[in-house]
Amino acid sequence: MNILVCDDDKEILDAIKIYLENEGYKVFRASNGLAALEVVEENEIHLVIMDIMMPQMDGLRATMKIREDKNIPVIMLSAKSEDTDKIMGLNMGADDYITKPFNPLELIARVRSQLRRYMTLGSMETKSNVYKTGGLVIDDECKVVTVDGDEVKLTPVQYKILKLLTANAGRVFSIDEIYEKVWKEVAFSPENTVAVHIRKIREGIEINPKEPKYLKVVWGIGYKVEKI
Amino acid sequence: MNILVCDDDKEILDAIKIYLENEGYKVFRASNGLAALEVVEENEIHLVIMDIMMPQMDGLRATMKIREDKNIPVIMLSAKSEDTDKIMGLNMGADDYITKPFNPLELIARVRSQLRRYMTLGSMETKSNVYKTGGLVIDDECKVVTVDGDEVKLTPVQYKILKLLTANAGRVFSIDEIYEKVWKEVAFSPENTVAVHIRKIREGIEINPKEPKYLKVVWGIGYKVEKI
DNA sequence: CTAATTCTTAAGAACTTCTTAACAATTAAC
DNA sequence: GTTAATTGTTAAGAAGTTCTTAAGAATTAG
Repeated sequence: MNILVCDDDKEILDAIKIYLENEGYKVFRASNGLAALEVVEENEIHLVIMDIMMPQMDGLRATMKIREDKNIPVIMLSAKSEDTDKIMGLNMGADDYITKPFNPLELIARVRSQLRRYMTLGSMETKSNVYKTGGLVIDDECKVVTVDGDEVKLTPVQYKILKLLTANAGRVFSIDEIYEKVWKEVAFSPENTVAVHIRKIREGIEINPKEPKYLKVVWGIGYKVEKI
Repeated sequence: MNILVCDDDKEILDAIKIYLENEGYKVFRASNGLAALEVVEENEIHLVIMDIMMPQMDGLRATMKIREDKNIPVIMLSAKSEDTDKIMGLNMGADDYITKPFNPLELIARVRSQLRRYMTLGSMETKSNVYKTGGLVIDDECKVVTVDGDEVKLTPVQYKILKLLTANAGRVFSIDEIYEKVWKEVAFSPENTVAVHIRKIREGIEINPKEPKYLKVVWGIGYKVEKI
């Protein structure tokens, strides 16, 4: 499996190369978007890891260019300071993204996950990012949530929380875990933020928020979306 | 969970040790990078907290060395004066970093977060987190207990006790042992707390709590869950 | 058989976690 | 720059859990 890593910081490039090679991947390097396009053109690349901020051609444009004629999974890299929402919005064609400083284990896991997905898809198919449990359906491509066919309007944060829980229906997430996954930073003071969003989500998706059918509390542990 | 703390300042070392031990972690210490490598080599370390500026071998090199053959999360420590951006860039392999002076709560939160990430990434496709004995099944991911297929509602403490006993079905645990493992602190005065919880658990999982099928007493020694 | 020990059980006080609403701060849209 | 929408904070009350106490039952040892 050949992976192209594209970043203008040589140290990061080297670090990622080491991690990936440890896992048995062959690693190609490029230090800007233009160089990346060349490498993709001339080699059989199976996955690209791409920084956003780079000289000459940034990662977003490069990703779009690559996507014009190849169907290769792309994982975006970005500093935490850059607004992740914006990245997600802009992120035309990226399959996943990771914020710096990143956890090498997470990088490996996401690489594996993307490769696995593309293998089974046999390429070219459109991926169906739809999560379902009972009458609750989340279409992640359209960013639309429906309950028994009726569309529910959720705000971005609400949407992310519900998607996390629904994509992993049955699994319980602690409040800290939810906070980390959605806000991408560590929570260390007891705040009520997540609880309030949970309440708002229930208002949207539950017929009777006091007796939730989908979004349930697991006392003393956290919240989960029931697997139905 | 074993944590290695590596810093040349003995006061910081001691302080961190105390915080971590309060949370139930076992703490190893090292005062420079070389010593750290030895400790990692000779013990099963699950996470490393590493200062950057140290004599003999600095934290960055030590982190890279550790990462060459082990997949252990590393949290970097650094004085605020050192440019954090540079650290982020350099941060070859560190999973997270904290600046001195640090907030103990933040330290704990980040440690927990890394261990959690590491666990879920590591177990992504390997262990299943399900414990079974006879008709008793504990799904630790969903925090759900079932007996012959029927869900049983348990409180967090009850759940933790039952999980401890079921994960080690057949083994007998003394009341003090159960107390220490679940509450993560030592028990001195003979209290009745555990016994009361045992009773409640039996009420939940046993058809007839007076003649328990799973959660049995071993007279004069403690309790166990029968291995079936 | 009796006493000592250990285990079981119940009830309620003390405590923690969750829900909810109202308001403040921030961000996006016009 | 004003307005609207979203997000975050606070605080009070509701709901649920844990711990303590105490009394009774079962088991062991002398």
